[in-house]
Amino acid sequence: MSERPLPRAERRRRTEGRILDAARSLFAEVGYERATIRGVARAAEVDPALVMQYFGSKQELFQRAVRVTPVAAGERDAEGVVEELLGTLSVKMGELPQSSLAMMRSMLTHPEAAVSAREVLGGQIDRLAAATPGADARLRAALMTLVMLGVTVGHQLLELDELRDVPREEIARLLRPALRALAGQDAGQDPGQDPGQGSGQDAGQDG
Amino acid sequence: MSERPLPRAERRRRTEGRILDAARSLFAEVGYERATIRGVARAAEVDPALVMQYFGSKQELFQRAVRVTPVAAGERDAEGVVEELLGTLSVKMGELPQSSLAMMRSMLTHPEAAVSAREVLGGQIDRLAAATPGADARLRAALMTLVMLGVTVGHQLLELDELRDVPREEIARLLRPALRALAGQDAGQDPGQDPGQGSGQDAGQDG
DNA sequence: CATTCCGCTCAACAGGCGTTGACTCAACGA
DNA sequence: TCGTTGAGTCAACGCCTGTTGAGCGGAATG
Repeated sequence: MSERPLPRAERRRRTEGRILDAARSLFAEVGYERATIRGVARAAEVDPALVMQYFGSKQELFQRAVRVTPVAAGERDAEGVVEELLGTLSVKMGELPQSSLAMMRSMLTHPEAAVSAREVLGGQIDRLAAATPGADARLRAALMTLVMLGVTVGHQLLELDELRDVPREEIARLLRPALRALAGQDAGQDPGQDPGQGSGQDAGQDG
Repeated sequence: MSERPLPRAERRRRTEGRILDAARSLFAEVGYERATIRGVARAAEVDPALVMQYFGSKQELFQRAVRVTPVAAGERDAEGVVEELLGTLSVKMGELPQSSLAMMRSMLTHPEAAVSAREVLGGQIDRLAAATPGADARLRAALMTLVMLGVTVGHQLLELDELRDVPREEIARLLRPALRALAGQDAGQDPGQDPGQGSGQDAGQDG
């Protein structure tokens, strides 16, 4: 029955982790302003002063909590880009990491979160634009990103009834043509011609 | 140059209007939590206590400030619906009313704003669904609404560089095929080929 | 005129916030 | 075994917040 006490370093690591987890949850649930140091400390079963001691300030705690490792992947053609986006959706619909939810929840009201959001979205737009053909690739990539943002906000944060209990494959199925319309180089031209999803572009591969 | 003093009723009306305008601006700029009664009062050049006296509480001030008159219009076919949405975009891109921006800015962090947002979006989804053909009209209408929400958030609130200085007609032009893909009854089907797992339960969606 | 009404201000309250410095005590290194 | 280190607590500070009640002064009313 003898419980050997944890080594100090390990104990510290665990406590810090607990605080970070609690912070992520709280930030994701109520956003930056409504989440309090005391609330995080209570959830982590720790004294508020310890949170300060470890992270310095609420602002730094937030930055540590929402820090996200950028995805390195990169599809080469428009088709792959759309599927990658929809795949992101699948992940998003299930259990989008708390850190991302925390950032999204706060991005409209907390300036620092807005900066983070612009960086993350900008990065995604970069990757999308690189794989999107056409002259206005960057604008189209931004719109695709915002489409996903809107759906995620509506589903995960606003929790609209219309999306509750809808399987992600269904959402992906409905979104796919819309995203293709934004990704394809014929976007903005009137329909009546089938782009053909088989092998994609034969020319026009500018970066 | 004799300045006749304003009648009491008129004076009251103007002051109340000034407070409401200031509240709308501040809520739209920084959201519910960061906007303070004192801040609103300062912007309206009025004592904070007067704001309380006129509106009772910060919460009621917010509700009065974001109260929006629902649009009565209603297009009958999918084409018209898309154009109506894009028209909304044109308005949005220019000078979306401060009240709407205030609601959007706060909807992710302020519970009451979230309720308002769900009501407004739900209303729009209703109107869209009524004019959208197909079984899953309501879901598709929700996605169309969220597409617009995402674009508006990215442009008006996040102020992404990629959308800055882009004329609204350009955005509408790029968005049109995407929205049509969501509105059309053939949405979600693969042109020329059937993936096989597509149409599972497309009957009996409630309305 | 006198009196009531009311738009408006002033000063203050209570409570919650982020943050701090002094403190306790168990794990550590010599 | 000792002093040192550092994880964790405690009580408090100053500030800002929403909110309140008393009060001032000019318009309304007779």
